[in-house]
Amino acid sequence: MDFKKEVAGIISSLVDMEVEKVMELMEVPPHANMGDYAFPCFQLAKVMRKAPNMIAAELAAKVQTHAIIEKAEAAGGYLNFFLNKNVFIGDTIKRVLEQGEKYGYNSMGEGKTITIDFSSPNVAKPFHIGHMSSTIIGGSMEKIFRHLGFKVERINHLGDYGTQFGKLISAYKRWVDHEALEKEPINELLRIYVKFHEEAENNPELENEARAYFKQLEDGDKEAIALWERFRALSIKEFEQTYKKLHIEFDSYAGESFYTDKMGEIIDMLEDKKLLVESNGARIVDLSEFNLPPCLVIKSDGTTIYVTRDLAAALYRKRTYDFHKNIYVVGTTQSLHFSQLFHVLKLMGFEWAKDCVHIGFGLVKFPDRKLSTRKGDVVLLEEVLDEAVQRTMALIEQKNPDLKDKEDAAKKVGIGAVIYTFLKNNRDRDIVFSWEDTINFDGDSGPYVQYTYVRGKSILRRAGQLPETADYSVLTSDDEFNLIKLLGAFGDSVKEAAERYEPFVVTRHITEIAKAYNKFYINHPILNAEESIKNARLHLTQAVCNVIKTGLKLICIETPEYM
RNA sequence: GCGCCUGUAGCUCAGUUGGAUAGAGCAACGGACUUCUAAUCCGUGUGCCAGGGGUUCGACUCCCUUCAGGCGCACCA
Repeated sequence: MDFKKEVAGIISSLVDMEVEKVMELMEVPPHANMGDYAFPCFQLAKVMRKAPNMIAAELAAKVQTHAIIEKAEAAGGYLNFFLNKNVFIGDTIKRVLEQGEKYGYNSMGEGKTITIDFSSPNVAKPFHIGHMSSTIIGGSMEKIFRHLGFKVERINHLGDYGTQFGKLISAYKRWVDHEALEKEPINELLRIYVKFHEEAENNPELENEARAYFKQLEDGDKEAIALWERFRALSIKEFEQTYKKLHIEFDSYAGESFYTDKMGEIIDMLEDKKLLVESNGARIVDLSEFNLPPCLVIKSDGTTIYVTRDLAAALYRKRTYDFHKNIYVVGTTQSLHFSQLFHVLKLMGFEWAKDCVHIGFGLVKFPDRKLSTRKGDVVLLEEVLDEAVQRTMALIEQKNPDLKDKEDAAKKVGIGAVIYTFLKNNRDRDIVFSWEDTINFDGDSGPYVQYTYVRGKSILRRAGQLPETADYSVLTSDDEFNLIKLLGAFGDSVKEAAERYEPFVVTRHITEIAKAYNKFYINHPILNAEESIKNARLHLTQAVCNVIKTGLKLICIETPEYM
């Protein structure tokens, strides 16, 4: 039963307002003692030309006793509803247990496909901490959409094309160490790439050589292509090791190179629509009507640019997947680029341009280190993950030295802690990465949530078989009711996360659940409680574990069984 | 110069179509383990919500403006 909807139905029958509209207005009061749902009467006041508190009072008097409502009372301009706790508790626990990992599902996405372009590292460049945001926000959004019934196409738009490959071929021929390339491909490719830039400062001829190699690559020279393919394959192999740790998968690795033969059509379309304008030797689309700088589509030397490829990619995705939404998870530094891209699509007459979405995020900053590839001074994601696991291992030795599979727990907890720090706040903010905060497992943290699950599971193991039935009417404490309310609202948070493209809504919600369970846990015995209470609390514990596990999965964090 | 983002407690941050006394975590201090994993729980307090105007019955929220920081502003991606 959807309690919110039921209450909305009651309100709707009393006032002249659609149930949907009532649902939108309804809130959860700031304090539990004010009720479980609140309906603000301020909007009605305008229509009815009556004071909000009068309306609330009149409505409160009209609300009749109802199976799911204990009472309704007016408080200022609010009409507050108190649910019949018994009915609500029983229904919610039952629903969670029945639906299992499907709990929180919503049919909003049925029959719709979302394409999501995320992670998208550059071939032959290290996968550094800056790539974490796109990878993990995209990975999480993908799982959230899927939970809501959408079909999702996960696209890794690799940076596998461009003049840097000319440089790389040049550098490869001059300085590569084949042994090192086998062992640590990206490391070696980075080394020679950095060396290229150092040498090029004193030897401008290198730049020309690189351009020549890139031309060969474009012209289909066999040797050049073979090298490029090797760089690409070696890179993907390394990336996949990292993705495996983060539980991220892709349906497509169609990167920039995939669209090189699909740009001609785009340019023809732009020509047909007379959108291309000559400017300083280059060809641009004028976007001044949108108050945007012009979008350069063809360079003065006649070659294409990334926007050209992105245009081709968007059209390809529409044709191939017929997306409901076409999402790009890329840093906010690229806001202008995407704004231009979407506006050009609009000018081209594609009505689906409105379905293209840029999900931006802030920069990852280190207090003292820089993140420039050219200087070779990067913080590798692998290093961060490994260090987190190591630090977690040390903590396990200290807290739970008898743990059986320490490595497994250390991996799940350590990596979970890193992911959590990336998904706990608003995307727009820059992340200042500090080990101190990431490895602090007290309070709001991945390990805090995981630990709650582990404690719950520990109890369930000790209890043995979960009793088939339980009488939930014995769950009468505030701690229990508050906890169950949070379980009941889980689906709303998943939906909100999807609508706002903000995984942190889920992160915060499951943290709230963990907090509420820990409070319940410390105040109420489970295994030692009287039989009927014990059974009901075991069911509740199982329900909490289910929801936490589902929630963590949605933010790409694994749940250990022991820690 | 123009555009976008950010500015809330000592620190890191929630606070979403304007609404109830502006909330969490960390840090600090004090308490709770013969009892289900103390990676837990309980208690103690601090805010000219960056400043100034405006709209409104009501503004952290909307508008204008100033300041501070970040990121962009065509032949890299």
